[in-house]
Amino acid sequence: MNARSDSTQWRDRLSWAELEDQSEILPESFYARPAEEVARALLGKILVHGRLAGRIVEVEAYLGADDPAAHASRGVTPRTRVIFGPPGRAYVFFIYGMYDCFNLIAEPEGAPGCVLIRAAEPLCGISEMRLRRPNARCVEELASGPGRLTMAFGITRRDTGRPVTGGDLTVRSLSGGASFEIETTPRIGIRRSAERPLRFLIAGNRFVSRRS
DNA sequence: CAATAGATCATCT
DNA sequence: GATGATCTATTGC
Repeated sequence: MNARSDSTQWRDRLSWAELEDQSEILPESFYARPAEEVARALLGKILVHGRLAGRIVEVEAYLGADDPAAHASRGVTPRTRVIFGPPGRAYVFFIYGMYDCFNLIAEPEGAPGCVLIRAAEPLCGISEMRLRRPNARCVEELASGPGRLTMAFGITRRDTGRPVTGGDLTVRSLSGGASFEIETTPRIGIRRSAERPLRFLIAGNRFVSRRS
């Protein structure tokens, strides 16, 4: 029986009760440091929206004025205002006329910086994610990419500005996670500053996005 | 399997 | 008026 026809692959990896019991919401102070540091620290953490949960396996850091690839590099605009605001908030932007991309604000209030969440390993609520991602042919395809992830988790531009330190949308640390190595590469799909090593992923993980 | 075109719109020039 | 932190279907080898 191959992976595609094996229905057991669609089963949740973790029960909601177990997640509630063994995880803690990351506080605002977790995000109030350099974006690059926050990006690395977010790997292995759990993104939770409603009853959906997934382990973050791939991220990218976007900085400020000295990072032309970052939206915040040109200063405060209506769109980028939130990036200069308090840490631990969501920044969701719309791109290519079709997709939303989910970021977490880093750095203390007043300083720009954020982390793009590029991929997650689904843990809870997989059947609901599947409904939101009818094109996914296996669990690995549910949230392996920035656009895929927001579709699977039901995150939209309307979530911009929302704190992830409480309520419906949170990021948590789960106790007892296996250790892993962090792989560093250039960021994907950008033109300016394309060479900077600001993409971080869990080495060897099957749930990271494809292309480079 | 790899390459590429098309979809489609908010944001900034 | 051009561009872009993407995904998918289709084409071609």
